[in-house]
Order: sequence, then C-alpha cells, then structure tokens
Amino acid sequence: MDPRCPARKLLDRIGTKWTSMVVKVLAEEAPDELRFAELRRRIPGISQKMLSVTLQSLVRDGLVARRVEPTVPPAVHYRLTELGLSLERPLSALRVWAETHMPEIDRSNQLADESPPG
Amino acid sequence: MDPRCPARKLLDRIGTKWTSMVVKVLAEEAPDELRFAELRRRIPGISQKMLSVTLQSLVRDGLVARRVEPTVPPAVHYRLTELGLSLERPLSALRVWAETHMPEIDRSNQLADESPPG
DNA sequence: CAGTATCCTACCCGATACTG
DNA sequence: CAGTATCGGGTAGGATACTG
Repeated sequence: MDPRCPARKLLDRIGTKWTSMVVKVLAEEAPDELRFAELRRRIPGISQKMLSVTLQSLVRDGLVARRVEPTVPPAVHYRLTELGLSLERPLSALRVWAETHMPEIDRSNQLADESPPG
Repeated sequence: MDPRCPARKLLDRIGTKWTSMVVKVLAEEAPDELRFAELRRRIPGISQKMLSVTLQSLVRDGLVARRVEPTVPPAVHYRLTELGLSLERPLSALRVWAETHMPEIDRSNQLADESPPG
C-alpha cells in the first residue's frame, strides 16, 4: 500500500510473530547451522507449522539458507546468510532498546489503566 | 505468549501497519509538534481511524505526547517524548538497513518466483 | 478540526492430523 | 525427522457515516 517505504515492508516481515525470534536464535549460533528440531526446541511455544512457514519466508527473502542432507530420514540445516547477519545488527540494537525500555512502556500502560477511567 | 521476550512485545507494537511511519514523521519534525491533520497529510494512505488508534496506542505507551488547545474547534498537537526519541535511534538504523537491502530481498523473492515452479 | 461508531473482510496464527 | 493439509477463532485494519 506504500511500496515506497522500505521500512514498512521490512517490518511487515520481521514484525510477524516468530520471525525476529528465529533470526535471533540463528544469530546466536552463527555461523553454525541449526536443524529444524533444534530450532523448535530453542523457541518455546512455536508450532511446527509456524516454524515451517517462518523459515520458508526467511529463505525466500534470502535471509536464511537451507541445506538438506539427503539421508533418510532427512536432516535439514538452517543458517543466516550474509544478508541475514547484516540484518541482525540493527535488530539486536532494537532488542537492546526493548530490554532497556519495555519496563517504562509497561509502566506507562499501567498509569493509563489506572487514571483515565477515574 | 512469550512475555519474557521484550523484543517480541516491542515488535508487536511498532510492527503494526502505521506505527513506524507515524514515529518517523514525528521524529523528522522533533522537537516540534504536529497536529492531527498535518500528520494525516504527511502519511499518504492512512485513514482517520487508523491514525487515531495508532496515536492512541503510542500515547498509551508513553512514546508520544498529546497536547490539546481548548479552542473551538480544538487543536491537538502531537510530539515524540524522550522515550519516543530514544526509540527513533535504533528504528532509524533499521530504516537505513531497509533502504539499503530491500532491493536484495526483492530480488531474492523474484528468483524464488521464477525457478522453483520450473 | 479531531476524532467515534459500526460494519466488514482478509489473514495471522494455533490446533490437529497426516506423510515421505 | 521435517515437514504439509485442513479447519477455525481472533483481530488488524479498511470503508463509511456521524459528532462536539
């Protein structure tokens, strides 16, 4: 709807529920790889389906690389690409901000809950 | 669902369709204020309703301050708070990344559209 | 001018079951 | 092991009309 704003497009992607978490977990392990089940274990609460669609979208965007070992059963490995790694930098800055300032945001919301009804 | 991850919570907020755009426009004007209609003019495509709910959520989070001049008709002014300004820093880093790298992401998607069906 | 109120649709995401 | 298929609830967000 505003194709001229790259930031909007980017947030459409990394703003989905699990994407930033998947990138974070892969970044912590980078440049090593993680298998599907390992990722799942490290992301509490994610379903098989959501991990699958999230990874597909990241692969499609070129942020994550997928490597299949043609064994049986198959072993599939995921890692951040160079592009994914470069995204991790500004993303981790945002994480630091969140860890520092979310308490303030929470407090602001509590104030809003208490005062305006009265 | 994962209340322990502040980054998730933050992205839930700034990941909504118009939030980052509103913050950006307010940041460009900071420390000056903008009125409701001025904001609307500077954000092509946003509806009155979505600007309203987006601003309410930002005010509630303590990222934006709202000031009403009790004239008739009323004049309402918005500006970023200190907290909002501090968020603008990592956010603008993400914008720079987006402007630099969205073309790569787009190209990656085009490749995905062309090759895998064939 | 700066909002609400209402209706409506698309789609995100979770739960569950099935497969090579 | 690493997925896909299907169903359904909740909600983000657009269109439109109304108000102090």
